[in-house]
Amino acid sequence: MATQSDIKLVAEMRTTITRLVKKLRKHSVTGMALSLTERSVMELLYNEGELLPNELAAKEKITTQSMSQILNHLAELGYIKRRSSKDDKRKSFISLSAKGASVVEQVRHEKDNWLYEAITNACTQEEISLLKKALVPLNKLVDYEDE
Amino acid sequence: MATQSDIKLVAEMRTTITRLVKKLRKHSVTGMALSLTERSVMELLYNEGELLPNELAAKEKITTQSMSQILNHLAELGYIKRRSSKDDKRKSFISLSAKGASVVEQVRHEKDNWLYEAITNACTQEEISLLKKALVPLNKLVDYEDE
DNA sequence: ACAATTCATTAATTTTGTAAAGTAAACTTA
DNA sequence: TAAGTTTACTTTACAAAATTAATGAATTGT
Repeated sequence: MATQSDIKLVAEMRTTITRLVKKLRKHSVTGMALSLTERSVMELLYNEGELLPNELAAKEKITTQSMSQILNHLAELGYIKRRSSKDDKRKSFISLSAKGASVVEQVRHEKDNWLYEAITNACTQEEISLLKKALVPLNKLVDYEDE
Repeated sequence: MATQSDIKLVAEMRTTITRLVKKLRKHSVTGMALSLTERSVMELLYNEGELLPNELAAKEKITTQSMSQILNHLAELGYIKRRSSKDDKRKSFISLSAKGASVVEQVRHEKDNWLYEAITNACTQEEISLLKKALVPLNKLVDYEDE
């Protein structure tokens, strides 16, 4: 049933996410000239190894056209490698270069990371573990109705 | 202390929020031609009554210049009223028009609301209450270091 | 009175994405 | 095997949503 409380949750969730992403973008300029999506793509490649532009776009919720541009940019910076498939030459597997991988590692341990500072300073230990748990339903929302 | 788990949380949180906001934007076209931020501004005005462009911008984490554009758009649509202050003529108090208020109410109860569908269909009852609780620390992040 | 500040707006630009069209490879089918 | 279709990705043109810079008008401090 549609409780009043659920309706309020929906409105608040939308507002909070909308505002939070602006905060993230604003504080994302940690030396490197990467957008939030580009940064997310790098981490995805770091974790998963080799992926197709296709698959990257689906995971990041952008079009393949946008992904193409992002990959061009990352290639210019020397952060990724393209390997075209032997059995299907239309496909080009994307993976991080050594340089790209080291950038991911470096950025991860960067101490002047706004989100890290915000989480550890503004939140209690209980709240931090709450955030951790909340990632599960949040990611369900990200993947909802993607068939 | 900086646990490995916290570092992972930070990376995942950034990625999840980045992806989720794209999902929200994509499914936001519910008849009305309002951006996520414009929608958020409307709800803010609905809840708080009268605010200055100044204050609205701070809450939404955008510049006053951006807010100015948003207010122009909302005024064109007839959703807001401007009342210039008696004691300080530079200030213009912003509030919802009757039309604007009814739009907020209407949108709230709209049934083809993607986020509502996603939350109620993809999440269990426990997860929904988890999301509700997680709003507190999430909003702490939104307001962190705003002096 | 006048310099500095504040509040809001307008204008130009940047960022980040989409949509449409293009290219080439790989299937399908007859 | 040749014609037509689909798939995978790229390029180009454009739109949305924000930023920075410049302007104007009202207020405050000295």
